[in-house]
Amino acid sequence: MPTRPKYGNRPTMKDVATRAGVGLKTVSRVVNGEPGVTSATVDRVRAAIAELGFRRNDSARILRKGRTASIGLLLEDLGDPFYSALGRAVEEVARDHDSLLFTGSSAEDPEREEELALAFCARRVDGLLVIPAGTDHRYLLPEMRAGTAVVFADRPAGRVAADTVLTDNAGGARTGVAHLIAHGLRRIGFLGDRPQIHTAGERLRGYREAMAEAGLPVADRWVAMGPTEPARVAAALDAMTGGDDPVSAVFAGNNRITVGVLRRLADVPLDRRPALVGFDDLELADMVTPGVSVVAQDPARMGREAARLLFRRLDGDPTAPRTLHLDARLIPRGSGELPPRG
Amino acid sequence: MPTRPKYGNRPTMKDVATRAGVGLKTVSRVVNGEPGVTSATVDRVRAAIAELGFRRNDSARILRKGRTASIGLLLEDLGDPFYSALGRAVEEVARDHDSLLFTGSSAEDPEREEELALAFCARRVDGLLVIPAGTDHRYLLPEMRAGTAVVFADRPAGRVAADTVLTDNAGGARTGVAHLIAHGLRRIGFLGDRPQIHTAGERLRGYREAMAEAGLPVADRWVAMGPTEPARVAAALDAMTGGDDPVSAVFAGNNRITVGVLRRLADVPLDRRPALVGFDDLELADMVTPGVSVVAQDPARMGREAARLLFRRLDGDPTAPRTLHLDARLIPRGSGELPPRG
DNA sequence: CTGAAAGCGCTTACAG
DNA sequence: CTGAAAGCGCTTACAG
Repeated sequence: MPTRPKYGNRPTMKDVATRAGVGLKTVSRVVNGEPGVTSATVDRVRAAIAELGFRRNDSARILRKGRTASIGLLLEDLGDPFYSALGRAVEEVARDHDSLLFTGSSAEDPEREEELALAFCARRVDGLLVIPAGTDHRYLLPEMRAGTAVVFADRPAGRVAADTVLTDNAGGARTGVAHLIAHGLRRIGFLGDRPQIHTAGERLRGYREAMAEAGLPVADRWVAMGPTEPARVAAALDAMTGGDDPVSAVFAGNNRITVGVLRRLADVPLDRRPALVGFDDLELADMVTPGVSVVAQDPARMGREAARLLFRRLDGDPTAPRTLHLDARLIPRGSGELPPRG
Repeated sequence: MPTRPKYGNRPTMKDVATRAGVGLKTVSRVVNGEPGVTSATVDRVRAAIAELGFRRNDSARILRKGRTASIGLLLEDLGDPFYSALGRAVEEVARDHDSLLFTGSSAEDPEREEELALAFCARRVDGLLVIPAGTDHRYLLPEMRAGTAVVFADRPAGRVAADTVLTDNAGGARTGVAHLIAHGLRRIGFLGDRPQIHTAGERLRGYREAMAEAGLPVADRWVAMGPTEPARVAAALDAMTGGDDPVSAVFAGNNRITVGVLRRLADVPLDRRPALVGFDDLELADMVTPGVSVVAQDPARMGREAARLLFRRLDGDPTAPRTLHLDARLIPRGSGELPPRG
């Protein structure tokens, strides 16, 4: 007595073959649209398929064929608008390549990233698109050697050579800070994400470079790196806008932090607010008063380019790994053009 | 000469067995942590696994075991903040149940929904969580009979009995419109999504009910249903706020439409703007002037409840399909409390 | 044009 | 404690 698999009792090709009075291989031919079957036979098989409600088990097919026609997308947080826009773009490209998409959020936890990545590999995804949470991806080397294509996006791969798509984070921050400087602001603070996050460090670097280029000093208390929770951001903002050495402008290191700053400033009269430029765009940034000036990335483009690189590898591209740099674009809307206070 | 599968040449359990000088079944025992293997043997097998870089092929395992430990999530648009928040919650629940998540966007196209849903079924996902684009889901009946669990969210299933999680759309819209009425507004317009979308119809119904309850008339030109593109929304808004029978308040049927309305009103002086309440919350809704009053859904809760229902079915819950109704909550922020214009 | 046999990489059911 | 055989549902390689 054979065990019944747990998923009900689905008809198999064998059942269809029996019902149609043909061989198994003939059913396979019909299901896959292969030539060399009389139309009469095709009809009989099709009828049996319809009667039994047969649907080919792609898991079995995959086991035999090798390619799973699926890729895994590992991002930081599906719920973040930046990453969901990126994910949607990846999905479109996957669809163009008849591939399905596994999605998982690492929640900025390297262990969780590894766990998910290896789970995807165990499912034998053809490729992996990773927004890194960790900084050491050598755990992927055996998978890559075994043929799994891997592309990194948003942050660089750790100790592994692979295609990567990055925004020019330092350059973007430099542009944003230079914009503040051009508007007469000289005492500029930087509010960033945790320093171990690569993009946070790069943006901080861009900030320092812009300040240095303009010959402006940076006081220690003007730089605050840490979690993006509203309370932390508010406290850090208060610290650098208060005291006897207050900043008159702030560069916010990402969308979460910009939102935190905006909330904290909501009750502050316009003429007492620091100028503000944020990294990453926000949905209603142009509707707020004053409009929020930002350095915008293009998450959809990042997703699209990364996915294209991935499928190029799957198509057999043998060239050396490359890194694609995307520009960040300054969008002035008012908050970054406020005059310096007193 | 056997064909090499396309995914490189990964070591199999057989390779590990040969290397460790044990039987295949012993490797399987070690990999799965089954008892009854001497620790010496375990060590030998583990060493062979490490040397070969072996990772179990879960596709093969799945084929034998029946359950795939994966579910499919079909939503309208991964890039929409509402759905990505929902998706993230689904992901969390899936993770709690050691299940991986396939994601796909139907882009409001019933054919694409069906294509994706059936592709997921062909992969033998254990269950399907569907945000319907279409209105007839009988195509899923054979899959459901074969044991695939299906739960619908956000919109009802079409001609199929299944667990469903819905927001009380009519009630939410009624509350929002009643709020406008309570603030003295009587000429209230409704700007909705395309009428064939269930939630759009329900919200329109709630609007009409609130107006009727207050004994207020609804002119035909006060109701505009259609695509959420900014241009369409702007034109529809202009039409109902202009002419000789203009509205003094607008209820916006979803987040896309609210954004369209806000953009159109950006240049209009405050005292000449219609009052506004929108369905769905927006990230910076409280930062705009005036704050955007909304009727907010809880997408994360919707995702969580739907995913829980799904896994309850997978755990064998034999009860009849149920529908869960979630409340929508009014959040007054200013735009819905504007006084009626002259 | 059609089909029987072997095999994809695992697990199941047994036997020792 | 250990392993050989059969089987999951398909495709591949071959033979007729």
